[in-house]
Amino acid sequence: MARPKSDDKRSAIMLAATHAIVAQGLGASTATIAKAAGISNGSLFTYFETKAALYNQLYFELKCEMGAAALQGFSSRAPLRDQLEGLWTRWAYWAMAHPEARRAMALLHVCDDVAPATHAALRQEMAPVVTLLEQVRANGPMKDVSLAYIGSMMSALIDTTMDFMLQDRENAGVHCKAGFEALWRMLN
Amino acid sequence: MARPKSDDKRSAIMLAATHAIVAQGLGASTATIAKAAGISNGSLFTYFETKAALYNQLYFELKCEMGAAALQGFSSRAPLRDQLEGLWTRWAYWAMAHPEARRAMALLHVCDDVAPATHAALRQEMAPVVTLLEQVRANGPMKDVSLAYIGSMMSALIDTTMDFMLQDRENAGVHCKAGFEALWRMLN
Amino acid sequence: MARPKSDDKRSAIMLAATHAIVAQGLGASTATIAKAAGISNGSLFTYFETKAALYNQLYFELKCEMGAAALQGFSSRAPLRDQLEGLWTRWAYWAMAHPEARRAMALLHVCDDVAPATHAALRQEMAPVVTLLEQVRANGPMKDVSLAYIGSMMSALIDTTMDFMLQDRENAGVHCKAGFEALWRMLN
Amino acid sequence: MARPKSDDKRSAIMLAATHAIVAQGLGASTATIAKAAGISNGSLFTYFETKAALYNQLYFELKCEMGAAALQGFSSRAPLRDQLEGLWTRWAYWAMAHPEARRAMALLHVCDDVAPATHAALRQEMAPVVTLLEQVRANGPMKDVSLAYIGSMMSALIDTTMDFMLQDRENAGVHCKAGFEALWRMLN
DNA sequence: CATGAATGAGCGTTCATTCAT
DNA sequence: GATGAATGAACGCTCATTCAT
Repeated sequence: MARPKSDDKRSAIMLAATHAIVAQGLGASTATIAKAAGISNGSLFTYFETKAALYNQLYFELKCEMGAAALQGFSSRAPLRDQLEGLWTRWAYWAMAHPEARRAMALLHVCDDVAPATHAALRQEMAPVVTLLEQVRANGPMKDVSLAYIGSMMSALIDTTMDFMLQDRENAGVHCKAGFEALWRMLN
Repeated sequence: MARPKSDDKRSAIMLAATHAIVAQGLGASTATIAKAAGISNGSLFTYFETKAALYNQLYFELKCEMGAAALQGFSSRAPLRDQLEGLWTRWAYWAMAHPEARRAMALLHVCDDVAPATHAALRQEMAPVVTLLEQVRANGPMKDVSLAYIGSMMSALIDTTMDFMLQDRENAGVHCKAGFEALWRMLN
Repeated sequence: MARPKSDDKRSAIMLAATHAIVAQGLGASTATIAKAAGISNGSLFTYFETKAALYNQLYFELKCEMGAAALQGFSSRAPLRDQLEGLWTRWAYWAMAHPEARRAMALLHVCDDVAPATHAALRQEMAPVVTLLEQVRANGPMKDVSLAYIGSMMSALIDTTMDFMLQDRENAGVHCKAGFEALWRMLN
Repeated sequence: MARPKSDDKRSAIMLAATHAIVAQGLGASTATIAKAAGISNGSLFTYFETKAALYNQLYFELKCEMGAAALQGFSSRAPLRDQLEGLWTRWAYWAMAHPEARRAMALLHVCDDVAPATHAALRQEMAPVVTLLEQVRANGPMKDVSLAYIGSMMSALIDTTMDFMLQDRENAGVHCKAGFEALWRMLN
C-alpha cells in the first residue's frame, strides 16, 4: 500500500463526529466533521463510505468501548450481587468520564441510519451481561420474564442514572449507589 | 394571527406531522407534512411559526394527551399501590392504542428543536404523578432519593414496557403487569 | 394558483439550457443554466423535476419545433418529389436559422438522460414524414427496405447537410440542393 | 516517461475505457476504468496525462483500427464499384464484430474532450478512401460537390447501416447490401 | 514505476421560509 | 387567510488529479 490509511485519521474522524453530534445533533454535516478532524471533506469518504456507515461504526465502537469498560476485571466467581454492582458502577463511571460519547450514543441510538444489524452485533458483544442477568433472574420474582425485557429495563435504568450523575456530579456516587439498589430490589 | 381560523387544520397538521415523523424520521419536510394535512406548504406557517415550533407543540400536546389518559379517573383516595398501578396500566394502554404517537414522541424526545422550556412545561403537567410518587417514596427505601430521579426511572421503565407490549401485543397484559411489579419492587 | 408558473421563465430555462449545452456540453451545471435564465438554482426544479427531465423536454421540444417548421405548409397534394424537396429545404433552413438548437439537439441525441420514451414520442410527431417516405419508396429500388431504415438514412443525410450548410453559409443553398438531389437519387 | 513500461497495460486501459464508456457513458470515472484495467487509479495517469488525452487517443485508435480493417486487402486495380463495395462491406462487418468499439466511438464522436486536431489527424488516415471517392465522383452527378461533403454523407450512411445491422443481426447481410446500393445510387 | 490516500472544487438536489397573488 | 412559486444556503457525495510511500 502506497500510503496506508491512517489509524490516527480514522480516530480523529470518530472523535470529531462525536463532538459534532453533541454540538449540533445528528444533522452535523460531513464537512464540519472532516474539518474538525483536520482532513478534507473528500477524505472522510476514504475512511467511511457514507455518512450512515460512519454513524453505524461510531455507534458500534462507542458502545463496545463502554461495554469493555463495564466488563473490565469482571469475574464470574464473585457473588452475583457483587458482579452486578461492579458492572453497574464501572458502566456508570465510564459515562462520567466520557460524557460526550454518552450523549452521542443516546442520539445515535434513535438514529434511522443506525441499522438493525448494528444493534444486533452489539447484543453479541454484551453476551456476558446477559449471562449474569440470567443467573440473577433465576430464582427471583422475574424468573418468568424474558431476558430481553429485563436487559432493556436495566439499560433504561442505567441511562437514567448516568443522566443524573452527569447532571449532579457532586452526588454522582450517591446516585450511582441508589440506582443500583433500585435495580437490585427490582430483580429480587 | 394569534387565533388562526381553523382548528381542524391545526389538528390535521399535528396528525400529519405525527405520521410523517414515524414514516420518515424528524427530517420529514414541512412540505410533506403540509401535503398530508391537505393544506399548502405556505399555510403551515400560518399555524406554526417555524418547524421547531411545530415540533415543540406536537411534543407537548402528545405528552399531555398521554398524561391525561394516564390520569383519567385517577382518585387519590384509593390505596397507593392501586393508584400507581391504575396510572401505569392506563399509561401503557394509551401507548398501545396510539403507537404512532408513542413513536413520534420517542423521536421528538431527543430532538434538538424541542426546547428545555417544553420539557419544563411538561413536568408541570405531570404534577399529580409527582405527588403520588412522593407518597409512595415516603417510607420506602428510596426516601432519600430525589423525586426527579425516581420520576425519570419510572418513565424509563414504562417506556421500556411500552416497547415490549407493542412488539409482542399478544402478551401485552403480561408485560404490563410484570413491568408494574418490577417498579413496585423497586419502590418498596 | 397563488403565482402561476411563468411561461416566460420556462422558456428562459429552455433557452439558457440550449446556450449552456452548446457552450459547455451536456455537463453544463444546473446552476449555470439557472443563472443564465435569471432565476435561482432552486427554482429550476419547480419547472423541471430533475436535470434529466429538463434534457428530455428540451430535446423533445426542439425536435418538435424543427419538425413543425419542416412540415409548415406541407401539402399532400403536390407531386411527391416537390413534397419531399419542400420538407428537406424547410428542415435545412430551420437549422440554419437555429444553429444553437441544432447543436444542442445533436448532443442530446446521444445523451443517456434522454429516454427511449422521448425518442418514441418523437417518432409519433414525425408520422407525416413517414407517410411521405412510404409513398416515395413504393415503386422505387428501396421498396423492400424497412421504412425505419430509410427514415434513419434520410435523417443522417440531412444532418450532414445541415453541418455543411452551417459551416459554409455562403454556399448553403448549393449544399442544400446537392443534398436533396443525392437523397432523391438514393430513393429512385 | 515518454515510453511507459508496459504496452499491455496501455491496451488494457484502452479496452477497459471502451467497456466503461459503453456501460456508463462518457462520465465513466477514471477510477472505474483503472480498476477494470487491473491497475491503480494513479497509474492511469502514467499512461495518459489526462482523461481528455485518454479519450482522444482512444477515439483515434479505434477509428484507425476500423479504417485499417476497411482497407484490408484493398486493391486500386479492381473496378471502382467493387472497390467501394469491398470497403463498405469490410467496414460494416468490422463494426458487427466490434459493437462496443462502435458504440464507444459514437459517443466519443460528440465528446467535447475530443479535439479538432484528433478529427483532423483521422482525416489523414482515411486518405485512400478519399482517393477512391474522388474517382467515383469524377463523372457522376456529384462531380461538383465537395469531397468532404460526400465523405461525410458516406460516413453518415454507413453509421446508420451499422446501427441497423447491429440491431437486427439476422438480416445484417441484407441491410449491408441495401445500404451499399443506396450509396451507389446516390453517387451515380 | 506502482500504489492508493489525499485533495477540494463541483455537482444535482432539498428544504425552511418568504411573499406576490 | 390561502396558495404555491421563489429563494439560496446547505447537504452528501464524486472525481480528476497529485504525491508520499
